[in-house]
Amino acid sequence: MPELPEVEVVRRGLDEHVVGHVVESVLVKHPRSVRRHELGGDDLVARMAGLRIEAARRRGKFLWLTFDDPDAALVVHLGMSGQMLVQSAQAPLEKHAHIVAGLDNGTQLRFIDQRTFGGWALNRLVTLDGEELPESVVHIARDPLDPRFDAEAVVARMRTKSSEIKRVLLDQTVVSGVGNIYADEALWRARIHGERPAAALTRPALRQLLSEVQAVMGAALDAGGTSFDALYVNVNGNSGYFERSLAAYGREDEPCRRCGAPIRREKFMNRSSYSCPRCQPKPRR
DNA sequence: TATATCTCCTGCGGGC
DNA sequence: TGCCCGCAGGAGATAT
Repeated sequence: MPELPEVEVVRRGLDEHVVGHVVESVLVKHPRSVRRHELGGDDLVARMAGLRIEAARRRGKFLWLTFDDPDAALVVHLGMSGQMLVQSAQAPLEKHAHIVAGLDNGTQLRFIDQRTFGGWALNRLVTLDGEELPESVVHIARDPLDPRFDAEAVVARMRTKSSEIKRVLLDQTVVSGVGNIYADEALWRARIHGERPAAALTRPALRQLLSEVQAVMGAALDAGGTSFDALYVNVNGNSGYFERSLAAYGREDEPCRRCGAPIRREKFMNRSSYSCPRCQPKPRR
């Protein structure tokens, strides 16, 4: 399940393998994968042909390619199961390859997405806070690996929120790039239960939590991302190995790496949350 | 306006 | 063997 470290691994791969090349053709095989492109798949296909890829950029879990056309950027979201693979044009097409872009060096950039939560869309670039962003990304906050990430401003914003802290961590307009896995890992490291109201946490506790978010994402990035199955791979089709280092997520009933208590799983926001019952006591109601 | 919940989707595993 | 159901979860839409 791609979160910020996994998306950054993909961005680096695109930077290495597709930047500088010209898109010669695009084939959309599944219309749902271009549903966020307002003018439809045919328009995306027509506009992308002939564009030279100039850079691969990212904010949070949103990735985009810029071109020699300053008005266009290809925004890519991997959703839950999206992959961007660079393959030889002769390689057999993957079962869930929903978009295929042929490049001028004989390779193909393929968007593969089993659960179709992700997709491609062409966007106009706009300038915000001195930075060029695709229109659909302007509402996304800076992520913790952004050199201009302002932790104090995020702490202040979090303290205005009456919601539970995990819900706030997952709010991409407050801090971007955090998904269910790294939220659970950072909360475990900071010894905070996800149901505690954000506004009730002290500034030092929130600073510590953001610092843990940065640490766990940095470690995951060094390991090439987290992978639980074949759904997450980088542009070469290789999986990351960070799952071996996870302390909470997916470890129900296994001993806490700190105190030995069995990790508990709880339902939260229609998904699962993992935490240590001893290190992360639930807030009193 | 802020917050909470629902919906989209597919493949897998468990239960019957 | 085949069917049904729950689960996984990011983000936009909708409800409160």
